Amino acid sequence: MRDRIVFHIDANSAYLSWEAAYRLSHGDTIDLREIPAIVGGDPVKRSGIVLAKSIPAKKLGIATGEVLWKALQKCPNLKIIKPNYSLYMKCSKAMNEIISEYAPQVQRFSIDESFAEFTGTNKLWGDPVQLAYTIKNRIRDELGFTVNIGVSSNKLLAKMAGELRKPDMVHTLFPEELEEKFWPLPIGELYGIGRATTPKLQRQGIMTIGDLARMDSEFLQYKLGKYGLVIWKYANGIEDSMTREATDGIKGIGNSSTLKKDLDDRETAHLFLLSLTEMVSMRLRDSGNMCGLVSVSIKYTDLGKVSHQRKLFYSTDNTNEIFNEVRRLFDESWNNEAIRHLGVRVSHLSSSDDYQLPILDTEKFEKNRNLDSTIDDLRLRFGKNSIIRSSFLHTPIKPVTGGVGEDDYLMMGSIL
DNA sequence: TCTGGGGTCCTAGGACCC
DNA sequence: TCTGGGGTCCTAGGACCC
Repeated sequence: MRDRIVFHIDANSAYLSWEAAYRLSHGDTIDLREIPAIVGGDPVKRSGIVLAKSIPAKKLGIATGEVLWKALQKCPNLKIIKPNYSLYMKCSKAMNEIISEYAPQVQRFSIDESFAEFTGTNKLWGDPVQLAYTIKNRIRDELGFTVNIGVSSNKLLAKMAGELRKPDMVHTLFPEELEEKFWPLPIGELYGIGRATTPKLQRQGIMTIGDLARMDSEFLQYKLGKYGLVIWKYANGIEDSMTREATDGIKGIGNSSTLKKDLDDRETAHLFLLSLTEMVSMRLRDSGNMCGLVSVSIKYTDLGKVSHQRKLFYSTDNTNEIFNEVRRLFDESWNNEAIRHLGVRVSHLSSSDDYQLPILDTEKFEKNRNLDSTIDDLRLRFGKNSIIRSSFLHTPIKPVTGGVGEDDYLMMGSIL
């Protein structure tokens, strides 16, 4: 018997599989998974990248994150599907409902990945690997898409196990299997090691996860700080974070968007920031939080980035107050060059139950709060464009920007 | 026609206080 | 009189994840 049993469940090519399953169940005869197909953005809006690809598309050299026109060069008759996030949220929910029938504790890690804790369920469900097959097959047969399930004694190893071979597979990666299954993998495949760290480690002669595992941990800590010790532990399969319910722990809320056209006048920038702020503050209120910090980010045409943030004197969830800060932050940081992308983000969240009236201007603040909640209600019931600020009339800027595609934004919280 | 959008965590340096 | 050292808070930016 093992101390701990954790599963990592990961939908294979999630967006594409979900589109395929949905379309087949609605009378389509072509399975998107069997032709060169991708789910991707809109090149006209300059947000055209590959979000998910079929295996035939992968075989033609198409990669996730690649710009659409490049993917089209590799495959001119590539089938391109626009993302439909509300469908994906439903699929994600259905997948997690099946998992929750078995697991006492489920942690949603992203829209298409979850951890499930099975520690102490041996009497109830028997052999964990058999159970993993049961769950995997039920998702496939009942929902029409496949998942990989990784089984191990902590979250890191369960996740790495799930990555081993895809699709539609169950893998274990227990500590006694590290040498055989884990250590031969290239260093860049380790969770936590990305584009910047891979070449750094390679220059030290660390090419595989095993090379990293065998390094002196103090040397790594000296070279890379705290992070050096973390990745050394990962390489040795050491990780002890708990599987926690995802309800708590949101740290910040932000929306950002690339503009259809580069922009160089302050007024339009302000308007765009207002439309982002509308979405961010609506999501903030929906989450039941107030924010104590506001930040603005600017990406210029040459892709140079700046960000500017400021702590507030008191927390707020009011659109106008947040926007006043956003506008100030923008004005302080903009260098008058052409802007490609703008972002608004709030953090230092605290529960709005603890809301306290400011000492001054009590009446004005109460009025603002009531106005916000009325607008939120209308937008939730009738769509986000049902009520808009007059400043957006006769402008090309959409009154509410951020979140998911052109559809009315569906609150994550009310769907997941 | 270069390179989306949503997050989290860590670090470094400056300000400020004692 | 020429300036130590620790602690904390704040901001900017980088790295990573999906």
